[in-house]
Amino acid sequence: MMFRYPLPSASRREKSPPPDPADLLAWYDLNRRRLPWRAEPGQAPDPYLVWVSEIMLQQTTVKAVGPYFASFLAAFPTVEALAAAPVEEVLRRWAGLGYYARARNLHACARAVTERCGGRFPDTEPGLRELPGIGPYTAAAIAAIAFDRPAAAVDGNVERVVTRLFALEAPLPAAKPAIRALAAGLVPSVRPGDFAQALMDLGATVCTPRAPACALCPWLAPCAARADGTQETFPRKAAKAVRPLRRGAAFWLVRGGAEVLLRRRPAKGLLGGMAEVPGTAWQAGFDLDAPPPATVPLEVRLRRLPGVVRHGFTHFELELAVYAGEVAADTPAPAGAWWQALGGLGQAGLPTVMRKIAAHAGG
DNA sequence: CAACCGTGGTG
DNA sequence: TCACCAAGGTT
Repeated sequence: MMFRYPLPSASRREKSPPPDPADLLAWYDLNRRRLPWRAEPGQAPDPYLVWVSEIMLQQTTVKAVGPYFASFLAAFPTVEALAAAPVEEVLRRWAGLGYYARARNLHACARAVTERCGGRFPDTEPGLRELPGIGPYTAAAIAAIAFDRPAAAVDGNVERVVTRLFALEAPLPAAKPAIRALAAGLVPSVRPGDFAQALMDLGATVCTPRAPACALCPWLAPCAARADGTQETFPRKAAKAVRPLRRGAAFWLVRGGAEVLLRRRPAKGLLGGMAEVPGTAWQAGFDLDAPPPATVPLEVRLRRLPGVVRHGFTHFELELAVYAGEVAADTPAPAGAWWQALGGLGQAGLPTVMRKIAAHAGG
């Protein structure tokens, strides 16, 4: 299957013949990855599995998603089951995977699909785009993969492949519209769903960020960056800002030697809706060695544990001093908090920074 | 448009 | 070690 391109000059065409989607599809047929959410050749994909996997895979590696996907599907085998669950249960299953707005939006999306769409996902990009948590990339990916629509699903892999293929000098993120247009021009009318997955597999396994395996690439001949030997310099990007440092204190409050005090964070913002141990705000000017602030929700003598807990978030670094205290077994939990059995802490759904605090305190 | 939003792996 | 990165979306 050949495709037309807008008037390449004769000399340019000799250097770089246009990329042929058929070459990529032939490579895909021999080299496709087998993934738990991906249909086998000839099998119909399940839109629910495609959707859950696409949300989990946002800014997250296939390896990290694997166990979460299995656990999630066991707990919520259908979109109706997910919609019927309380959001706290969904967040608990998501704990440790990060970007928790994805889990809140996933739950809201399940309810929208169940209540507004009769339990069936829209099969077009515009229809999918209206649902919470589904942006331009994910709408195109679901339309292509689950419904075999000729949509251009442009993720980080595709941005890298396309900018190398055309040696696109414009830096991200300003170059996104140009990349999208170039990618859309590649999408074939036959097997568009396989093409979308092939492009991502190529980026993930051959056209990698560092040391791409150009010798194995089905688009070696048409790649403009490879012709120049500059493939590793694409995509061009603006330098990222340094992450500032914030500090705070966390309180590890144990009742009767068997339970620890937890509370739930506000529904939106950082770690929104997740469980946490009580603590101070995280601020740039916080003094780790100052006496603990009077924000402890109980009357208890606190002792500073040696060392600090460090954790990196997307846009700041965090250092926490941990203070431990013990109260009597009949002490009631303050409003909005609860006593969590230390033996069941692993199932409590703590985000990673809170797991680090627990480990630091010996919990 | 730019800031915000997690985490684990990697060279 | 540490900067960069991974199937982005929302505000």
